[in-house]
Amino acid sequence: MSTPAAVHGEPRRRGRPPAGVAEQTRLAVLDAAVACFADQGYGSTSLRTIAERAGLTAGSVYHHFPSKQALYHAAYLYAFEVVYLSYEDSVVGRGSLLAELNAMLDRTSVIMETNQAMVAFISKSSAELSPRELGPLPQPVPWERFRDGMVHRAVERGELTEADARLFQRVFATLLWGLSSVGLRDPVARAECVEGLKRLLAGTLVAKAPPPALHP
Amino acid sequence: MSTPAAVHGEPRRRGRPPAGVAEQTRLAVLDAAVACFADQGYGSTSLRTIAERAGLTAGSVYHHFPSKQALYHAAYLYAFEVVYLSYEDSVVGRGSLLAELNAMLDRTSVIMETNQAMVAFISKSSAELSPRELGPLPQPVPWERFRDGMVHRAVERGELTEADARLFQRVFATLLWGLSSVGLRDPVARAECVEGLKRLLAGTLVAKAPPPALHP
Amino acid sequence: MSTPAAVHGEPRRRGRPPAGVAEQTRLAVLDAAVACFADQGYGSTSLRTIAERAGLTAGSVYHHFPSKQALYHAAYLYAFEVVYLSYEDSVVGRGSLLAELNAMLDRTSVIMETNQAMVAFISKSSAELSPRELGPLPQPVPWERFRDGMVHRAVERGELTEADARLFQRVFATLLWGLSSVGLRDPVARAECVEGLKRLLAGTLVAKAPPPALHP
Amino acid sequence: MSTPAAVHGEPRRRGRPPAGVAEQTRLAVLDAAVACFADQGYGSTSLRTIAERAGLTAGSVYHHFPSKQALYHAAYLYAFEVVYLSYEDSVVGRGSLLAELNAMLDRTSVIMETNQAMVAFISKSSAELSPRELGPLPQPVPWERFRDGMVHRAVERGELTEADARLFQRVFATLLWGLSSVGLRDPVARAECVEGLKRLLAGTLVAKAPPPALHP
DNA sequence: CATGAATGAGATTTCATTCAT
DNA sequence: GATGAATGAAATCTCATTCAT
Repeated sequence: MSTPAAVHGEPRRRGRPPAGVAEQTRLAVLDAAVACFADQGYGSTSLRTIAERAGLTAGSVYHHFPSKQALYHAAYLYAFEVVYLSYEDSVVGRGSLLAELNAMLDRTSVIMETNQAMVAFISKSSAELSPRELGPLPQPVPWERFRDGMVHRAVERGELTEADARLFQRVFATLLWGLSSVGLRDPVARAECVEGLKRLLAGTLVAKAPPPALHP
Repeated sequence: MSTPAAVHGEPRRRGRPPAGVAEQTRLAVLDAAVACFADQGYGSTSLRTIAERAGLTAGSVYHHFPSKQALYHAAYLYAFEVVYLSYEDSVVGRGSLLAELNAMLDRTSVIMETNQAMVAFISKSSAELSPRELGPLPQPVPWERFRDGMVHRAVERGELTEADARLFQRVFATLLWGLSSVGLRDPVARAECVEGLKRLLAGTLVAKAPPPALHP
Repeated sequence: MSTPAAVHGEPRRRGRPPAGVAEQTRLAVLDAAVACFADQGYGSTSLRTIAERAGLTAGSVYHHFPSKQALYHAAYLYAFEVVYLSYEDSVVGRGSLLAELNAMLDRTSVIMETNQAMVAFISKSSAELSPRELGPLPQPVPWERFRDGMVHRAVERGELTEADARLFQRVFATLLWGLSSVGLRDPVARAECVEGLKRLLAGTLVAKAPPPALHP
Repeated sequence: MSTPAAVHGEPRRRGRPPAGVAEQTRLAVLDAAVACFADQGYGSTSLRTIAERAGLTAGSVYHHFPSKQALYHAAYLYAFEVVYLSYEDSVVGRGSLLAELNAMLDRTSVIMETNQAMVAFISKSSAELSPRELGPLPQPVPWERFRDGMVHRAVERGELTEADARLFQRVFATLLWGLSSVGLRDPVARAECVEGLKRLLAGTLVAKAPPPALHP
């Protein structure tokens, strides 16, 4: 847990420098920060807590990040990168939007199990971005790339009209964000959520035409 | 903002205010708490900020709530009650699950406009409930009542099998929570979200059977 | 406990006015103050605690005493009066200094049992009189009258030389104050203390002439 | 006094002080704590006052002691150790109980002169140990060792019967505690106290057999 | 006479941050 | 690169006190 590893245990693909000791410490701090921020929120997390979880003292954190805010920003980018690389990986080679969505939902289950803190952090971050104390957060590029790629492919495949693309983007975000709120803590809830969303997307959850019966 | 002003404009005086004012003050504090907690999260919100927004001094808040934590709990119950009474109201008299869902989505738009802070607070609260700092939060009864009522009626109408009821509960939560994450700040996003979700529920967003066309 | 009664249940002798309701409340507050100050010290006792113990609210205390400090002063005079009236009573009619001392020690046992709080308060007060926060405390007249009376009678009887009178005053104070420190909480310690002091005064505790044996 | 100054005069600088200084700071805080607690009692002493007297800021005290209560406990152990080491030293080599008591009384005078604050602190502490605010205080081992040693030697020498040993312990405590209450502030009172107690112990203060004269 | 809402000052404690070692 | 003593600001909370009701 304190030596960062990619979501799936595979060696990190995009070239990170061959990790000297300093780099390892940096990653340990980032992991600790993600976990703490996810658990308690920005304001309630102290640098001392993060530092201790990473195995150093508060003062030492300043050798790696110039301020608590900067550490939050770095953790933010870090978490998005780790999680969405895994998502990108999960949809490779699927032939349809529905297949991609299903694969992604399955992967969500896995990520939530193995990287709970990162998902929780990301989920919380969207609410936390009050610029009053955090300053403007950078756009989470990996998430946008993943989302846009999926939409783009669906349009190319003809599963989505250009006009609907934007709508779908929103719905997609809604589902993912909702899922990380609802399915995060409880594995049962998580499984039911994923199953339910699959059925919803497949159109087999809600009866389209309710028995148009006699209703006073 | 920084000079405390009474809820109704005048500076507070010494001595006992006339009967009934105390309750008004309590509500003012609750409203301020909801707004501040929603904006900055529990840990980053100071009682001084809340008190000033409500027009009193920090110490006075302790006449109405015994601790910051207790204030959070009270605000939590308060927000759920206000929001879900509105939701209950929105689905009265609709004849089908889809109709109820559509009405509820429309009402969401309205609530998000007029009670942004309450929705934001509720949305955040689900992530915030780390018992380390907040203690165990009470069950949000109004939300559960609303959700269960909707499911119950759908089952009675035959739109949902008993077996699917649980799945639908989860999906329903996911959509609502996702919506409050994604559509909260930006009215355009909000509108697109609502529209997209309606289409998703109606089954007209994602093409069920992608043209199994010629794909190299 | 909250309706003040003289140490021995006898009706108070020196004329207090026939106690209207206000006077009763005043005494209840004084009793509560003595108990609280004795228990926690001046700085750690809050007016609210005292008021609650007396059955009213903090604000009401100000109808009877103009400030916390003034309440402390009043409690100080009150406790000394109650306790030393009882002491005066205990030595009436004894024929010798030793007899008076023995009677007084016995009475101490009784008072500590029935009026523990008052004794504790008096005992603590001698340390508490830092004028920084309490202002100058009035001389505790009842104590001085009791002490001086006892010495005066002893001198008249020829048990104490004029020259030793002052020394005896000091010793007397030392014994009484020591006793309230050591024997206050534990009844066994109290009994042993009283017994030991009697023996010390009688000259039968410490062997005067240690076996003048062969000591290199 | 209100501008923090280091123990040795200079204002404290940022950054880590050279080794060994930390221990000095700790002792400075303990000394300041003893002085302040003795002067004003636990509840009325603020950490800010203590810190300023020790030459640092209130927050810095928390590097050395985790809470005000813990600081009190540490000061308690510290004061007992300092004072009773001095007492132990004073009775070394005396040949009789009376000689030891006299030596101890003389030493009391000296200690009260040079370490007034410590004696006052110890004296107050016995009244202050209301566990409501201070938690359970540790046993003051140095005091018990001193007391028990003295009694033990007296019994061995045959000056005290086994049966009287317990009584003497109590009397001894009473005298010492009384002395620190009565003789603390005023040097004249102190001298008279010591002198009087010596006479009392020697049996030459109170006339044993009062002229059994004619008493109406 | 008593209440209780409110104030404003101050208490304890936490914490981001600095910097000599 | 890491430590840990120290700062100074701010946070939560308490409390003596006031005063309209």
